Amino acid sequence: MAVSIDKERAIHKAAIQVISEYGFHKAKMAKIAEVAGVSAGSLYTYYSDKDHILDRIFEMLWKKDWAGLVPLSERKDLSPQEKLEGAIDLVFDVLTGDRNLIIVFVNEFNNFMKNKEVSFSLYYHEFLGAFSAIIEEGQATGVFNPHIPANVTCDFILGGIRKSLYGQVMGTLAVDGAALRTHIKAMIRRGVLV
Amino acid sequence: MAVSIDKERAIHKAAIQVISEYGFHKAKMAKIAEVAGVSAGSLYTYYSDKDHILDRIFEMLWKKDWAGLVPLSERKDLSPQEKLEGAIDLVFDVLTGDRNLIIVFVNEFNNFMKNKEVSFSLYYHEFLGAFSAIIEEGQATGVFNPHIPANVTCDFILGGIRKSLYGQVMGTLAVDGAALRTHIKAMIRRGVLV
DNA sequence: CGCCATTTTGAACGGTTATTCATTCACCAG
DNA sequence: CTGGTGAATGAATAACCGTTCAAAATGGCG
Repeated sequence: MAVSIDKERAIHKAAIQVISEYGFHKAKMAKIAEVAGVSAGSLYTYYSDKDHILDRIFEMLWKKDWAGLVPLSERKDLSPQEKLEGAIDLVFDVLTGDRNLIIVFVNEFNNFMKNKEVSFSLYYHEFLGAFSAIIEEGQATGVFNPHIPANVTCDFILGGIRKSLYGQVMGTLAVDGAALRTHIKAMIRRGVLV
Repeated sequence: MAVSIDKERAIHKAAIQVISEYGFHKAKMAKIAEVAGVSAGSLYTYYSDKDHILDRIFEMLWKKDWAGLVPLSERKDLSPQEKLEGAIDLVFDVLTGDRNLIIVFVNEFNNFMKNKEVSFSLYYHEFLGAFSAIIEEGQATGVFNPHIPANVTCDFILGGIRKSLYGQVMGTLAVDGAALRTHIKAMIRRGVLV
């Protein structure tokens, strides 16, 4: 009897759903198993423990879904503005596919990184580095405001996107994903002033 | 023997410290008691349970510290730009006073609001309403971009501030609080483009 | 068809920790 | 000084839930 990749994916998906509903701490292994359609014991065939499940969820995001930012940042055929727009699209594309994933990411990511070794650390920092590099390139070529440190610009943009996306999935914004994306891009480019 | 307001404050402060270090779930009541200089049992003289401690921390923020936004938003002697700047200052002033409070707020607030009645719900929504009102006033008077829904602008700004402040206290930004505030204000007004 | 390796199962286990409460202690009014 | 009220203590409790593991099920292979 061989391990089943389908079962692993079912657990992965069930975990995202259950964690998004209850939060990581209150998400019970038994519930994840139930939603995935396996027994509680089977979780441990595919994951070593509860932390491992969440680690994999984030690893998939950073290592697979968002790793595309590094090559994007290095392209010679795009302007910094185009790269920045591409970066925003990348963030949106990955997250807008799964409402539950947004909730898990927003609520659990910071806490999960706290006082712990995580498997995706390298990819996470590469992503941040690539984002910063785009901003710095834009500053060097005179299209982005050079007075704001690139790090600060990055954090502000990513934090703004994160919270807006969360508001959108929680239903407090009354806009759809596509409209939100357009608004956010406008806000990032030009700010609030007309 | 009367209850001691000093002891309650000591517990409040200790809880912020311990929760910021370990996260709410891993913050032990025994540790909070130890840091506060009281016994574990005494926590229950001042708070009904663990949730109650965190509820009070957030209640203080929204009911006391940030309630000032409502009168600010209603002032007739300030322009929308001045009000927006005042709002940003208010957020910064409250949070920059306590590094641990920033960490608790960023990491625990969303999760704590999930599937639960909280005591500060009213003040929280009044704050958001006042922030939106400032944006809407600016849109009505033609100084703020009217194409972006005020809600979206609010969430984006607050999310951006939150993540930047967190980056600053975590030491990933290499700017001090005052410089960060200036940069954030510039970013909000004009965006990344020069 | 049977054998064996591997997975699946779920009841039982055990570690953790929020909470309780009998007892002790501190304060103050009379 | 003293008695009574109510806070402080911290060891004991009890519930919760992640994890284990012995037994059963599965499925591929010779």
